[in-house]
Amino acid sequence: MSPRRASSSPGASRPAGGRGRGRRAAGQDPGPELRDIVRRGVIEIIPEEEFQEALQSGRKLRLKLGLDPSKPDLHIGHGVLLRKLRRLQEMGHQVVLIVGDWTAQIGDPSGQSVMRPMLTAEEVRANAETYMRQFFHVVDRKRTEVRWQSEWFGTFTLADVMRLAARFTVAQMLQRDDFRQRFEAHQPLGVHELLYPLLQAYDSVEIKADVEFGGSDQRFNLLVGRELQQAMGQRPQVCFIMNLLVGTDGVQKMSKSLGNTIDFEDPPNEKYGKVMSIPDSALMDYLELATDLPDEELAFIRRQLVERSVNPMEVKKRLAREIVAQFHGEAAAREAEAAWTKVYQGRELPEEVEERTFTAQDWLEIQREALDRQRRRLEVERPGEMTEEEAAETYPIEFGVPTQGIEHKPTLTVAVPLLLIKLGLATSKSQARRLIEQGAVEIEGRTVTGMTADLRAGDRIRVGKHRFLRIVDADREKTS
RNA sequence: GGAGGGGUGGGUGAGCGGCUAAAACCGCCGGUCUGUAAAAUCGGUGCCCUGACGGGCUACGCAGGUUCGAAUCCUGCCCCCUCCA
Repeated sequence: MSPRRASSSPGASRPAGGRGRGRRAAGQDPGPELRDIVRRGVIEIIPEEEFQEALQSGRKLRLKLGLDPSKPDLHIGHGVLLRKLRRLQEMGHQVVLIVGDWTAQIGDPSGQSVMRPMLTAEEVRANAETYMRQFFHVVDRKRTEVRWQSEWFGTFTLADVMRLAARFTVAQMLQRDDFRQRFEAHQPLGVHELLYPLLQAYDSVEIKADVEFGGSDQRFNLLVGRELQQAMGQRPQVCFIMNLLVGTDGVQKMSKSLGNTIDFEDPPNEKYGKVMSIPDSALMDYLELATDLPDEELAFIRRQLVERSVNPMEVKKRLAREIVAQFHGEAAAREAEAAWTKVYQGRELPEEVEERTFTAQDWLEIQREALDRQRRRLEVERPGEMTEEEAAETYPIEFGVPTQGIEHKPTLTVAVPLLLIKLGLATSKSQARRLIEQGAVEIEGRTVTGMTADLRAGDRIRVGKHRFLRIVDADREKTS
């Protein structure tokens, strides 16, 4: 089908997309556009009629999204929400981003079964910076108001807290699933944690939110906000609850702590590869939530998959292209696809590999380790009988002048375990050794069979299926 | 304040004087096969030395102690949970 333009091109303020989006003024009949907004990826809008009315009232709605800067990176799971906000912005509405700097220091346990650690103010601030930079890859900065929780909680007094807390009962708080489960399972549940939904709710009051967005794990918190606004004489917000995208494991929700994310800032090739690694069972979810392919097309693809008239791999490639293009453009998507195909289907070494610079010192160390090893061996086999020639052979380097040896011997014998550690491809020599024993390590396509191997600057190292690095020489880089 | 239960490797959870670097399951990492993924299958999964055989060092909340020997017994401390008040 027609490869649509990336729908959320980063940065660029984009006028209406190809389908007349954004031109429909609020107040007109709900066309397919609106249906898409209230259906696609949406679990529930509470109450939906109120949302429809609000959209059609012509009012500029204040759309709240709170992000907890407890983890620095946004991933495409967040992207689902952000793209929805973007659509609504294009209809003229206002996004209010709440930086949860205060609650981040409490540690929201949503969906977790244990307490999260509290963060320091500095950590939170640093994370928030990163967050915002990534946030505006998708959401239009010009129609976004950024508010920090500390603006209002910074001056909160104990009396304010008590007043706020007094509006709710413990029983009410225990309606939240994860709270109740932990409570009933007799797992620790901090009193401060019970306050979290209240604080989040108070944000809504403070900024007079019309709609608050969140994943399904946020349902309770959003509802508390609605209640609190009402109790304080405000028009209660609509709760806009979206599906959570599953992670690359295809089972659990996408989440940093589960290590199954596709991050905004993953480079194109990595994004592409991660998408290709999701299980087929998650394909439709991704297409629906993480792309803007029109519904008709989704239906078509779904049918093809069911009928097995298409190889899921091809669909997945399409998905991977879409996702990469959203962040890096069509060209990057095509390149990523070419690279992936070559490496994983053609089983070739990739041309472009992340590079790691080795200093003369690094070279020396991995070489020396190999030579020491050799020498020890000789001594064990023929104690005290090493010839001068052999001795020279095993110590060809002037240790004081490390580069000398390298220049004279472009191909070096090096200790692979240490090499892998230096490259970050293994965390210990034991681990490195195991990888080698299991035949998981290759240098320029040659499987490493021993603990030492020949290496030269510019070689590509592969560990397992997915990890590649190229070694470049620091000195050479400087001179050339 | 009182009574009782418990803290083991990434997780769940066995072990309760030597056979335990610590079962089992999950997770994770590799190999093979599928030339997407999954599934299947085989192997690995504290650190250090070794091509290998093997050897050494740390480890069962913390600190001491009893023993030839302790995750396992004793003492103190810290933390968690339950019930009662």
